[in-house]
Amino acid sequence: MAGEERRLQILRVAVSLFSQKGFRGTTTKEIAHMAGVSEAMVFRHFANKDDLYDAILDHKACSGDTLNPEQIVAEAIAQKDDRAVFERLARAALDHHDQDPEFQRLLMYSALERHKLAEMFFEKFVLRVYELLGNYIGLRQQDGAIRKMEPALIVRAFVGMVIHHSLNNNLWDPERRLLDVSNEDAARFFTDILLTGISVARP
Amino acid sequence: MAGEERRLQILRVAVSLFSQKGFRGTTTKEIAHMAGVSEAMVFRHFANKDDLYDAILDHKACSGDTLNPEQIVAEAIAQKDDRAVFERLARAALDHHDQDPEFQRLLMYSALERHKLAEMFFEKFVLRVYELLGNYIGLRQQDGAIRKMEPALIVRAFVGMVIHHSLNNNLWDPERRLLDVSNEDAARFFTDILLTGISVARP
DNA sequence: GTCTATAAATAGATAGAC
DNA sequence: GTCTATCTATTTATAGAC
Repeated sequence: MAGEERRLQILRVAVSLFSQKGFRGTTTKEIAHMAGVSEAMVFRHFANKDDLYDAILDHKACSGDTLNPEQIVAEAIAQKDDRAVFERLARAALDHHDQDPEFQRLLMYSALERHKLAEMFFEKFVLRVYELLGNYIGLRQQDGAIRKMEPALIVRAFVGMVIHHSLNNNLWDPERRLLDVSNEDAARFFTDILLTGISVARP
Repeated sequence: MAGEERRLQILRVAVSLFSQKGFRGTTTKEIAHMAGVSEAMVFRHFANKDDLYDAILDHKACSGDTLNPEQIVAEAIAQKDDRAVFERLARAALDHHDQDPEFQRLLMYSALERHKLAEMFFEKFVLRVYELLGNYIGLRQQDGAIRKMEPALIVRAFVGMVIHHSLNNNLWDPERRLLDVSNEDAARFFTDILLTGISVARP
């Protein structure tokens, strides 16, 4: 197998194992075995085990498989369609995590293990969502459409519903003992709760 | 030091280290060192490293430092004081995690590492909260006070806001870069959003 | 109850042949 | 590019003295 190809393959195996058992819970031997190569091959492509984790960060940071929040809600924001802004973001997040549950586990591990992957995600994604939604909410408050409340707290409430739901689905309760609902329904429901909760004009 | 006393001390050190670095990330040597004893002492009190983790489970299961949801909301439920039901539960959860942030980390690690501590917590606490609040919501729906919606989804939304908030405070964003708000205010805010969002009678 | 010493297994990492 | 063999440090766990 060619150099770059093999490197990427090993990296993917590492992502999978780190997401299942964490960085410290995964051995280089396991990675090698699962990739169908010897340990020496792993260390040929990556200087050491830490470098493997860092390479995951670089790969995730560069590759386009991270959600782009601005893009998802741009149209809805332009039209001041509150429902669409929140519902689309929720739907995108839930679908994304369902489709790539590994990443959510990897992210949780990296936060607990204090790896800079979590920090990167926080900077490159979480902060942006808070800014994006926070600004939009501020705007709608000036319009008189949303009650005067701390925008960041509104974002926290909404993100909380959505992320906690997907964390339940993928980590705590994959058998859906507590609750089994489609992403479409969940996104609509959370949006409904939030908008009714923060709206000025109520029926 | 007497047997039981030492045992408990080692256990507490283990909780602290496991919560910081996870089970696999913690060595028995570290535990011994932090407890100020030799490794042999650790293995005198606990058959092996796994047994140490299991002992934490037993200790947490028996000790009274787990939140008792029924007790917290009993009075408010009897009085059908919706606001108090949710606000008190939120406040108790937020305060509890602030006061014992170790436990939240330990729990997250145990969920990722698929240790039965997480399962126990799910059974003994999460299921009970869903049942307790779900039943109450069903009752209030019959009263015509709450809109007809899936109760479990309402609980999910509320628990999501609260847990995600404390997870942010203690794990993701301890410096409160995104949001700095007292537990009292947060609990009131989340309750307000929820109740306004699900209420039939609106001002 | 506590320690030192040590065994046995596993971890990360390298050397050198092909 | 790939492997086998190997090195060294660490990790879990035990033995036996005090």
